[in-house]
Amino acid sequence: MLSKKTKYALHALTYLGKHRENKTVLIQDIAEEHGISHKFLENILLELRKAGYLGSKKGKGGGYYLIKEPKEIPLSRIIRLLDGPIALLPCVSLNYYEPCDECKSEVQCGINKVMAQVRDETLKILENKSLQDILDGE
Amino acid sequence: MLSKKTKYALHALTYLGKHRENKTVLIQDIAEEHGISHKFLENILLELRKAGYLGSKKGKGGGYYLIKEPKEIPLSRIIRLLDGPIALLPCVSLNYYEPCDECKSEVQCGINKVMAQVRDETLKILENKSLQDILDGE
DNA sequence: CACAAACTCTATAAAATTTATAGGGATTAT
DNA sequence: ATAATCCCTATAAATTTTATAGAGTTTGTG
Repeated sequence: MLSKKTKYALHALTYLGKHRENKTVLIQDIAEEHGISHKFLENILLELRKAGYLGSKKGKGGGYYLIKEPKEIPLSRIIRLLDGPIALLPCVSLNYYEPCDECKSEVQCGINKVMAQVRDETLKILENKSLQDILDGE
Repeated sequence: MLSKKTKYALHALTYLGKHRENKTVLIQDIAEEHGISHKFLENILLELRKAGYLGSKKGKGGGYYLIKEPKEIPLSRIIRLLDGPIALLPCVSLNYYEPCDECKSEVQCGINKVMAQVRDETLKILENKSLQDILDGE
């Protein structure tokens, strides 16, 4: 399951995607719309900005706005950014690899092999769905 | 990512799958083979037995054994049993459904729709991989 | 029959992670 | 100058995961 952080990020991105004509959107507005804690959401938007998805403007009249095309924001990226690995095991993660303690040898581990396949197929799904697909469904 | 519980369950099932000729296998043996805590593994094997994957024999000479064909044990089932939902959001979970607090209406939520698709496609993957596939890779 | 080996079951503790809050700083429009 | 707004880091609270403990129960064996 996705963490609330990621779920909130998706809601925020969706909201921003729906308000691209406005110059900026307040954290407050997104938080209120979805009943999310302002401060918690603030941290999430900050991460999205640092990762290059959002732009922001400080001071009075400031706020956030989307700086990427919705179709250029695949679910895989958002999930990785906020939740970490997409792979089901650390030993098959492309971006967050770590060996598994209880495995003597990865090369002869059937679990490792199957999970690498699962990762590849899962990635295909998540790379092919973007914020645009979410917006299309609203 | 899978919890350690699920990961250990997969290791245990694999071990049991590789020792089907023996009548029973000791918890201890599996725990030692993978450096897992005996007591933690015990709880896991108990769950697997209650769910109908394993049989057990008490007393001296007892232990656990696989009572299903490895190809009849899809990853989806093991993951659901020990980790819970496969869906990325509670609002699209088939087996553990719960509404999302921050969603006003599921029918007009683009996230919900996309995640339902992701769930369907992910399920296809996990239902098609079984313990047999793991055993084949060992 | 006594005993030891093994699983059964439930409760609880420890650790880790996620979720949420807090508050002072920096910037900007008016 | 002031108020609105994002920036940043730290910490607290809640939840979940991981691990441990210990008293049952069953069974093979001498």
